[in-house]
Amino acid sequence: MSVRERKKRQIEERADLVLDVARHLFIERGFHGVTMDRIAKACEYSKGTIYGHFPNKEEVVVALASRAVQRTHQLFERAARFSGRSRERMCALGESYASFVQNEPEDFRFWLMLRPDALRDKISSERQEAFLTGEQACMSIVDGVVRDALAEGDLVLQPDQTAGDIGFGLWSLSFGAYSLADSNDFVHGLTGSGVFPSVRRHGHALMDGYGWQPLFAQWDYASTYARIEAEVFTHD
Amino acid sequence: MSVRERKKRQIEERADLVLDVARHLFIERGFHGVTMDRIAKACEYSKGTIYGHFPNKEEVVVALASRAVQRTHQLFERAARFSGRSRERMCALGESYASFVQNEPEDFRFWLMLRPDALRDKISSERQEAFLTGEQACMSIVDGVVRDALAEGDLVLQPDQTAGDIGFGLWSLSFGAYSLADSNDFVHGLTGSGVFPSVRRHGHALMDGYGWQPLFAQWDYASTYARIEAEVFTHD
DNA sequence: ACCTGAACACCGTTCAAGT
DNA sequence: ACCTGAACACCGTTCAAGT
Repeated sequence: MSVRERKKRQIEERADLVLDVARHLFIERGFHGVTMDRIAKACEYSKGTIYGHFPNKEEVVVALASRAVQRTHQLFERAARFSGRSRERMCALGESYASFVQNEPEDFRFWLMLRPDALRDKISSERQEAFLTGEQACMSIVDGVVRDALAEGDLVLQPDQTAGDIGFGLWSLSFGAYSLADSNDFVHGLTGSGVFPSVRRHGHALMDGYGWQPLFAQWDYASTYARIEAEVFTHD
Repeated sequence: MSVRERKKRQIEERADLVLDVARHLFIERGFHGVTMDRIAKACEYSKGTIYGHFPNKEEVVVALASRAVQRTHQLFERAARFSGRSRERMCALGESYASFVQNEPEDFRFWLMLRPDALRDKISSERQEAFLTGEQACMSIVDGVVRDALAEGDLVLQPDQTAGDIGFGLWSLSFGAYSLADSNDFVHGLTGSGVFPSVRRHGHALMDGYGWQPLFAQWDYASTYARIEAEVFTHD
């Protein structure tokens, strides 16, 4: 069976090659500027081969978005291992998300490129699932930190509130801010000091609002951010 | 000139008719399920006539999104006249946004349908401007309430923070939450009690976090919401 | 068993001809 | 001056023929 396995691996590698090539083309020319023909040409494969991997153009985008989600998941896993109080770990997650958006903005954009109705209409349920479960995996890391906070007594839920709800709030805030900033240039003017410091501030205001200990004013978060920079973002 | 003016008005009315028809088609069949041909047929005009109004399909969507933005703007204008403390007026804005998303979800979806790169690539700058200035107009109402809060001493900015930044945070939170809820079904499970109560809670946590007076615990916001319901959403 | 690219079908878009 | 719809072009998708 080793021949068959090698073949299988080669095919998977080719799918990755197609994605790499497509990624560059989409970044250069946008969704409308890329044709399946052009992707095939740039890969030096025929259109039929491309269609063997991806039944349509939207699926190429979902696959790229799934990659972006997986990348975020990696970053989150590393950030969640940051040592410190629960709220510091949540800061580390926030910084990871921010660094992803800031350093790999094109990949974040694939996330935004997915038109909601495309998911419903054109995408095979397998690849759709891959994308959505990836998002859920990210959320469950966030959720884990919230649960730690509850367990450690740093956070107390309001009546009617679930643990997942706290994560949802922080996620909405970040995703909404980055998503708006991507399409509305005037946002940069609104924030004064830029979108990333703004999201940090709002994140802390939200956590303060829920009484997540230690409160912003009662802790040296500047040091926390310095530690995050050193421990999470510095590679050996 | 009255003949020319009548003609002009008729043409504008026809553009509105096209939008009404297109709106129904898009709601029924999604972006991909609608062709310019079908729009033309459904309007009982020729394709050429449709193209006279809208140079391409994306522009039809932007026009519908612009309508949605204008509708939001209307709701905001009414809500901003709500009498009470600055934070209560901000609640009224939040409720207006929520009621728009909840009661006219299809129109909110046109807002989400706009692929960021479509704006850049295919849309004439005039119609693009119409959409973006509409968004800005909504934001400037939010901004006005924030400035009132500052003027009335209910809110104090943090160092480095602008008035616009507060509005941006609340907007990001709401937009992000509604946008995520639209595409990710599992969000409804996370929030426990539903997206709208969740956004309300998070909005208050954010405002509490900034110390926007009166704090959630120090005021009877249940009455505020009852008043908003009665005064803002009940038409005579 | 896998790959190719010519051929097809479907729209978005235009414009010569009609009123 | 305005409207029409046949014609065009482009691209997403398929599949018979090739290796």
